[in-house]
Amino acid sequence: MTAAANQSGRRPTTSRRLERAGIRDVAAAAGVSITTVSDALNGKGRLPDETRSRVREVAERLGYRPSAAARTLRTGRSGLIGLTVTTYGEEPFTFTEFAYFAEMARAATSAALGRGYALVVLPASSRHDVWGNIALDGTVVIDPPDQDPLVSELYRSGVPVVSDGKPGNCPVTAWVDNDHEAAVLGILDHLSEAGARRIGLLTGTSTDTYTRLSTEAYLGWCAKVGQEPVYEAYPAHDPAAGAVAADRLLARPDRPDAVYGLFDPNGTDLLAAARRYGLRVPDDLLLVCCSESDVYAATEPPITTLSLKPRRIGTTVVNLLIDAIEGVDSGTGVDIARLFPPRFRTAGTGPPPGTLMPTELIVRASSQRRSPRTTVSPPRPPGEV
Amino acid sequence: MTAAANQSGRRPTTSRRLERAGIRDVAAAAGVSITTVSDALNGKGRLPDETRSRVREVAERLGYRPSAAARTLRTGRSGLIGLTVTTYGEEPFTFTEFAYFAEMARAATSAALGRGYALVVLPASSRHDVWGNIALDGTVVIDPPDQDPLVSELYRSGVPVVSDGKPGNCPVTAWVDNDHEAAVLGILDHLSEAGARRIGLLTGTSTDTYTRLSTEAYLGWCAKVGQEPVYEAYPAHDPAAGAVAADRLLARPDRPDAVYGLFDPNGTDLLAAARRYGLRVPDDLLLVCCSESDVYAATEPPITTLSLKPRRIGTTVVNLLIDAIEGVDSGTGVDIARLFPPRFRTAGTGPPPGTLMPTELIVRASSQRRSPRTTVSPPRPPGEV
DNA sequence: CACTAGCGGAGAAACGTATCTTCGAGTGCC
DNA sequence: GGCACTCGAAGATACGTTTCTCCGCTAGTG
Repeated sequence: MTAAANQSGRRPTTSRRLERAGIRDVAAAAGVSITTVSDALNGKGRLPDETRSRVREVAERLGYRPSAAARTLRTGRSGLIGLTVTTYGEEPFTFTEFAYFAEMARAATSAALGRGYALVVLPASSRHDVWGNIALDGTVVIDPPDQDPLVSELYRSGVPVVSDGKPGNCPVTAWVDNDHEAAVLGILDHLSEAGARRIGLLTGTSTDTYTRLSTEAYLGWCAKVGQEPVYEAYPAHDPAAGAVAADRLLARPDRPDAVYGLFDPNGTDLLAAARRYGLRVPDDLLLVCCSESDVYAATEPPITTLSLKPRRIGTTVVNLLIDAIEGVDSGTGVDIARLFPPRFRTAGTGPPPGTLMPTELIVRASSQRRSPRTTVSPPRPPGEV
Repeated sequence: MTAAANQSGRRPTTSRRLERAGIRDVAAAAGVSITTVSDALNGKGRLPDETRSRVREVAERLGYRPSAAARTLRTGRSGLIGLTVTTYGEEPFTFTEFAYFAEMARAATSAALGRGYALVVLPASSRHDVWGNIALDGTVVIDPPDQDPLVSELYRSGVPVVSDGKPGNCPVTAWVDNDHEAAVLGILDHLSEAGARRIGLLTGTSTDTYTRLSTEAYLGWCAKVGQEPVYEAYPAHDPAAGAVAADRLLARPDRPDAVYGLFDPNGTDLLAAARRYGLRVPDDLLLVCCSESDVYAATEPPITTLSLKPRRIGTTVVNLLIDAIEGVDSGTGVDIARLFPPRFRTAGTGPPPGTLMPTELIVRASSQRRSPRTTVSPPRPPGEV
């Protein structure tokens, strides 16, 4: 192969670098043009199979790997999806703090990979140093607070955004959430039927959708049935505060005879607090908490939990986002969709489309007065996927 | 501003697209050249502060965001680090399966973000569809199996690779691991001192470093002290198999009077199995397991755990990787380092540099015969960061 | 035989940035 | 007054693809 075989000849032959083979090298080695190589590898042009396979073979032999950066620059697609993860305080993230986020992120990653996308974990804080340096095709936002500036900016800059959790006051492409109101009402009814007279709530102080909707549903229910609300709120991200709040709740003069805890560790904390006060569960105190952890199947007694089905949510969020990404033909033309980001082609300025996913109440001994108390913990349920 | 102000004039004025402002638009609006804009924003050239601030102001006004793809193509750096996550079977990932991985990934993410990098979650399976489409500056590999083809290919293609877990037989830039042998020996000694006569092991069937080194250390210890090995192995990724294996171990005729379980759920499973066989812990059976979960502080009795300190590991792995990335000047020149990937500039072909991190044994009631048995679970330890 | 269709493929223009090189204008110095 | 030197900034090129446009050729068709 002579130096003249170097297609387009722009590269100076003097300092011919010994780096990774580019598409030009493949073209030269196969004796075809760059166009043909690109078409052959991407299955795009009209080429006889013989040329296709020959080019592919040469590319394989040279160990050719197309440059993702160049492809992204040219096509405008990176195959990357941002996963925004709430960051409490300084460094640490929710991400894996609660089983819900962990499962959700796992399902989202899996769904994205299945469709050829990869997830980039990014902090919800507006550190533009990192955000600005990454070409994202879209973003999944977990439970954005009201008026999230990050979401607003992303949306404004044309990046599709799908949120887990109904967004408070910021525009998104779409959102997915559980029907938190129905879930809470279902639990309260369940506890009432089990004989609860005064149901307490362990809730959080933050303004995310989950906490807000759940608390409002509880207060509404109290107003409806004429019960005085009995609740304690604490910063959910503080692992120590939960135990204190559980203790406070059971120490109140108007002590509830049933409690629903909104957060994962509440079951353990409430159980411990009940022991300290000599309360038997479920005889003196009915217990339910929202959790994805299966440790509550093995506690003494096993605790009834509400599962938000995070896997379903994560999968749905990602699929919705990728649908939006691939629906936008961000290629040629005037592309009005860039100025008025896609709302699934819904005309007008209606609210973004939302999807409500069902929850599941896993009833165990802690919320049943006349349950057959199983001293031996039941066999581990088959790991549902 | 006239159409002629369009610098370089390559863009056809007829279909002047209304898309995001590029560096050219900023240059035109500020009345300077592209070079000046680039230098002003990146703080690179020699410019008076007045020009700098003016350009920055114009860029801000136009909402200019540099294209990450173009920057990556030009500089060769994407700011992206791959996080390889083992995938058992089909879709699901370890990722968050065990608390160890979750904590490790969280710390790694945080450390990367702190240095201006973001993590991309990628499967360990060789699905090139995804891997090839992403420009990575480096990769973190969690516990690669022997002869991992993925690691080999990454390394060969010049991407720095740092592994969590000493790599069996594939070249990496660097690796970080716990001193598993010392940890296991420490536990066995600890159990011996507590009065154990026959110590059993609950181990895994996979070939990862952790399982292998730990099992070998156990067998070596048995040979040294003259105890017949008593162990059961099971596929660690199968949540149901652990309980069965725990049961098998305690059902053996040569039942051990102390057990160390290598995996997170083993403590719960062993405790349940012990109950089924009427064995009291720690009186009839001493128990230790490797876990990062603090649920073992609240079990009945609390269980002694070995912590691998995943946060430290994750932070170290990422810092090592970024050091390697930024140490390589993959810019101009012949760049021999591309052909012989960096080993921290260590001459010759010695083994890649490894770092051993200490573990921590958290001693609780389950491994102490004469412990003051605390019926009431102790207060939750302050969440160590 | 002339004309059209379709096939196989080449050329070159982007994509948007960073950076190397060059270049003019001012300034102090001998 | 010429010369070297620095400052400030512009020009041009390269990064490695994808893709739009176009061209030659062959075979079928009237």
